[in-house]
Amino acid sequence: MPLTTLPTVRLVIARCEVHYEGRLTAHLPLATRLIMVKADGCVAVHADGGAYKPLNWMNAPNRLTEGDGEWTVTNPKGEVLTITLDEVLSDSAHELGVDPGLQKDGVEAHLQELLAANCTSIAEGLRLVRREYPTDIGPVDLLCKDADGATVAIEVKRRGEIDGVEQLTRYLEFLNRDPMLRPVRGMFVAQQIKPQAKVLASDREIAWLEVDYDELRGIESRELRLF
Amino acid sequence: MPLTTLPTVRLVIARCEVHYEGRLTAHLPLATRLIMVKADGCVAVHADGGAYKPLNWMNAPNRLTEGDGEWTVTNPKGEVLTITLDEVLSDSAHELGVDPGLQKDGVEAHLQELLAANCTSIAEGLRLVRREYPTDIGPVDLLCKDADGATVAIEVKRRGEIDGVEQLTRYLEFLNRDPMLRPVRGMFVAQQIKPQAKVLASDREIAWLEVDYDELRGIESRELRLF
DNA sequence: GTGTATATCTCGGGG
DNA sequence: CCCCGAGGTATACAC
Repeated sequence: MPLTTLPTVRLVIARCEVHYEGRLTAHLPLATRLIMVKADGCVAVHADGGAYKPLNWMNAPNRLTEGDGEWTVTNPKGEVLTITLDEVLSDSAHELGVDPGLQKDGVEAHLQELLAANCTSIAEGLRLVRREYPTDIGPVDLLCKDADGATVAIEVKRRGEIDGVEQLTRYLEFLNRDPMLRPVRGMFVAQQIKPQAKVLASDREIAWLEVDYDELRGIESRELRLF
Repeated sequence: MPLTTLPTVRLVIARCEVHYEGRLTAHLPLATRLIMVKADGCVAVHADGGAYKPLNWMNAPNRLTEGDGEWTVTNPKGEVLTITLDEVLSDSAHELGVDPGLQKDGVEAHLQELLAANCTSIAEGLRLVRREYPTDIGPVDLLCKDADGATVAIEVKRRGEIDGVEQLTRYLEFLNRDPMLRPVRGMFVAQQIKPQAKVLASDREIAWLEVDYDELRGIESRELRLF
């Protein structure tokens, strides 16, 4: 993009038909919709409802060709989005400038940090060996030793679901092949754990624990105040 | 919504700050962005890039309060989205009408239908017992009997990944607790299967098979022509 | 690039 | 309403 072109979003209101051919086939009959084209080239076709997800779209990188009443958007994977314009009701472009970006707090990484720094809030006498302990099939969130010196592998989730139990089970399978660590038991720690995940965890003799993020932050700040 | 109000999308271009407090905490510093408000009340704040996903949003159902240079969107769960408007550059509304909806073809459900109707394309002599056979931890896509009368549980995926093998493994674990069915073996059927998923399946003595969707449709239409 | 895990996932179906 | 599974998931990150 030449330097003279500022990041711009284009908004088109039009009666249109839309067709997507790619990972699946999808078609939108003729109706009035909003078409949004962003500076990175991505195209999204919105209706007046249905949350933020467009009805149809094509992400960058792609190539947009504007023909006679028909837009064709193709990407390197061979997917094609075709927009047939019946009537354009509005067509405007707006400069937005560069966005400074989103700041987040409260995602899984933060929960993991807090728990790593406060292992004893999980179980008395527990101490951290390593965060993101590597195995052949991926890193274990927290590897710890309990009060008796036995190894404990901990999977941390914001919301504990069945997938997380499977993940921890795979890690345990691999960790227990290591004679230096064996026997390793598992713990599933999350802010909320779904009933089925609790059942599956218990069935596999994996302990589970629901923790409070705000409470953990409270412990953290209280401990910091002591120094 | 009164009948006099047609489905309308409102588009605002504004220099704004955005704050979200809910499932996590997120903040957007002052910059020019697009704010989209749909007829169902959902609000989305877009930058000029980052695919179709907004930087910040609040889905319906919610309540939008417009104050003096500040919008507050709250939902029943207690989440709050605050948009502080520094300068409004554009503010327009467009009637879109009711959308006739998206038509899809080629998703997992279709593949499952085709395979259910053509079990022998999976293995000779295989016949369907039931689609969506229920277990305590969820439904098995296809339950079949093979040529020898033995039970086969089949998991169908568009794209076969490691998760699908885990899912089938769970089902097999539960199905094999049923004396009426035991022994049950598994088959993993997909349009494409990732190498790692093949390895894991083989390791667990689960057979896998890659099938061609278009070819299956061909068989289907050829058989229909016979009647 | 592939593989793996996360997400304010979103969205739809069933109990 | 919650629970669960699928998604054109998208996205970030490690190897």
